[in-house]
This record gives sequence, C-alpha cells and structure tokens, in this order.
Amino acid sequence: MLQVAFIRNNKEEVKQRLAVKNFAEMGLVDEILRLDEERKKLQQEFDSTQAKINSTSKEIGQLMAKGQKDDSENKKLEVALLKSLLQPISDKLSAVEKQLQETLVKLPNLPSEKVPPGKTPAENIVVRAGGNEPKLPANSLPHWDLIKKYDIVDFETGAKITGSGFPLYKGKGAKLQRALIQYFLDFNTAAGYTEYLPPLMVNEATAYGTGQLPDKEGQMYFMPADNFYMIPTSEVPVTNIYRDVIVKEDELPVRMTAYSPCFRREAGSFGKDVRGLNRVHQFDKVEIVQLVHPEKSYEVLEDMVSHVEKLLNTLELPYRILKLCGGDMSFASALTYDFEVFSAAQQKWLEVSSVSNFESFQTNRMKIRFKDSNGKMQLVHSLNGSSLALPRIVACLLENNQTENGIELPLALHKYFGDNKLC
RNA sequence: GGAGAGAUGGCAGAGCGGUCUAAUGCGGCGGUCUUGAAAACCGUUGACCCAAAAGGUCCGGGGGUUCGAAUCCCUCUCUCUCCGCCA
Repeated sequence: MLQVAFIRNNKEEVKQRLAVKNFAEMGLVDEILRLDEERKKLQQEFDSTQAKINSTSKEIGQLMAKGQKDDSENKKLEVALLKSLLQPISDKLSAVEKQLQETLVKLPNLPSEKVPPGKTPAENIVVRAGGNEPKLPANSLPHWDLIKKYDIVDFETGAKITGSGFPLYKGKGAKLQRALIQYFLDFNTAAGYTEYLPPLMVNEATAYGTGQLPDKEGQMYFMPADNFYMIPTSEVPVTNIYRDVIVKEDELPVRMTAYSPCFRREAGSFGKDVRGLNRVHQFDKVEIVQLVHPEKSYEVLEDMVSHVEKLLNTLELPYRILKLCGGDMSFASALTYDFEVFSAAQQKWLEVSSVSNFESFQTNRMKIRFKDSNGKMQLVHSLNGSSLALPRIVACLLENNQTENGIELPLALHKYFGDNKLC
C-alpha cells in the first residue's frame, strides 16, 4: 500500500511510474486525493466539535461539584446538541476513511527506476546466466517419465487421495525432498538467516498484511469454519512476525528463512505447462525474507540475488537471471529478479525463484517501523525470495542428470541425500 | 467442548464513573558527581491524524449506557487455571 502523503506530494510522478507497470486505472489516483481531502475536512470538523464536548463535559463536573444544579443542567443540554451534530460527521468520516482505504489498496506498488519498460515476459532482461546445458543421452526422457520409471512420485494416487496437482512422493523421491529442504535451510542459516517453522494457515489480517488479500483471494485455499487461509508461501506468516512491531534501528537487518509447504489453487491455469512437477497445487519451498533500513534495500536485493545464485551454482544446473519488465511484475513489487533453470529434456526454462524488493509497500500495511537517529518513525523495507522452490529443481535434476545408469546428484547433495546417485 | 480468572505505556503493575494530562517500580535516554565506570541524585521517556500550532484519537477488537467511561453493560478475540476429548 502506498502512503497517501507520498501520493499527495508526488501526484504526477506516481502516475508516470504506475504507467511503467501498465496500470490502467489512473483515475484511482485522483479519487484517492479527493477522498483524502474530504477526510481531512471531516476530521477537522470532528475534532473541533469533540473538543467542545470535552471541555463542556468537564465544566459540568465542576458545576456539579459546586452544587450549581441549574447551570449544569443547561450545559447538559448544550452537550446533547453538540452530540447530535457530531454523530453524522463521525459516520461520514468513517465512511470516507473506509472508502479511502479500499481505494488505496487497489493501487499497485510503484516500480523502481531500474525497472525496464515492457508489457510481456518477452521484454524481461537477462542479466546473467550460468551453468552448462548437459548433453543428454539419445533416449532421454522428460521428468514425468523418469518419475514413473524410477517410481519416485505417484501423481495418480495423489489425485486419488486429494485431487490433481497434489503429488505423492515415494521412496527416494520423498527422501530427495527432505534432503533438499535440509540443504537449502543449512545454506541460508550459514549466511546469517534465522530459521523459522511457521503456521501453515493464517488469519485474514496476516493474509492482508503481505498483500494476498484483497488482491489474490481466489488463489488461496480457504477454511470457512475458522476463517483461515492456507499459505501460498511462507513469506506470508514469516513477514507477519513483525506486523505492528517497532524494531530498534540496530536490530536491522532482520534476516529470516523458513521451509513450508505452499498451497496454491492456480485457478485459471491449465493445459500446457502443468505436466508433471511444472505446476502443482501443493509444493515445498524454502524462503528468505529480510526487513532492512530503507537506504539499504537495493543493496540487499543484490545480496539476496547473489545468495540464491550461489546456491543454484552448487546444484550445477544451467540457469539465468531475469530482471522483470514493468508489465510482468507482481502487484506489490518495486523490482524483481526471476531465476530460471533450464530443463533439458523439456527444452524449457522453468522459474525456480523470484527475488523482490517491496520497499515500504508491505510494511506500510503491516506497520513495521523503526525509529531513526533523529527520533523519526520510518517504515522499514521488506524483501523476499525463494531459495528455493523444490518441484522444478527436482524436474531439472532428474532431466539434466539422467544417464544410462540412473540419475546422478550434484556433489553438494551427496552428504544430504546419503548417496551420489538418486537411483 | 464445559467452568472460572484475566487483557492497562518497552516490561511489571495500580487505578474500578469527572482532578487519568494513567500512580509506582524496572528498563531506556540526558545530566550532576567521577580520571573512567558503578552507585547515588536530578531531569526526561509511547503511537496515530494534522504542514505545524491548537485540537483530536488510542487502556485487547467492536458495540452500548452516560452530560462524562481505563472504570458500568453486551459481544468477539486471545491468554491463564481446572475438567473433558485427543496426536
């Protein structure tokens, strides 16, 4: 959520930058400023009327103490009159505040100046690439066939138990999940991130805090009996740890990592790209989140990108890093880098991580603040990224490392998996 | 699920219809003293709206009673104790 004061002081700049994200409803900006003006006017009316009521009520107390009954009765009538004036003002004020809030949350975050223009994924910019594409054997298979061949993921039984898109990992497949999670978490904690294991369901306030509500309501599984949402990523519970917290400046940066299963309805996506592990409703992911001083956030973003890149390098997979163009960025992000790995049998790039700086867009909703050296309250900046999402990593490990004698594992995983070959 | 108790400033904790502009203690910050530190003493110490002053709002959330609510009533949420159920 953008800050009204910022919009008020930078109206044209806000519109220009929203245009980079191909935002269409520019009328909302003017609407917000109009509502804000109205709010201010009503607030002043409310305050001055309330002030009169307060002072008169105090006088009543004093008159009663002196035993001046008639005078106090007159004052009571006066207050009653003022209160009848106050009620409609107060109702109007809450209505305007609510409307302002509802309009404000419809505005996406402003893209940073570093965001390249563009409308489609084709206009994203490849900033770096690494690793080598493997030479696959002649009879190489896509991962969904390898999975069957080695019997390590059973989609049919997963569908029987729950529904399609809920994979059932089995044997070495299950063990590989466990090994990857352990490895990723160790890699992150070694870099100074504190490990958390968060609740997998969250309440409305939490889902609202990171921007899932109201924007992506339909993408989350919802439990109506208790009004809980299944988390689409651990970013949601982890960032909300600090909701409504005023942190000390010297506690920054806050660095957190968490493993969790992620639940996504993926409503509207079907057909291509959903085969095998490419797109599923439940998957495992290790996430990194940072809360930082606003002056440091872009520096930290680069750190996080290089952290994920190092991790990816140890997996020995071919990858590339994209800087997303305005049209491909998410609602809440100011700058996003996507990581893709090359799935050799599918001949396709698959997204395995997305690292973003949200600046104060999330923290303004969550009121995560610190007091700077001048004693002024400031919002911290929040960033997060996957490090990493498992299914597509697994798909690539299977496809890229297939040999006649089974599937080899990168050196970094030998210790965690307990073997140098998957199967 | 049942019964009871509770939720107050960074923390502990008093207040139970008007002077609450929330006592007191601890902690934090500044100062005096000191070579320095500790101790002692003195002062200071939250957030939000408003460009700011004035003013207003905030004693878990929401609603009500009253001229006036931290204080009374209703309701929700959470915490604790006991019982029940349970991995």
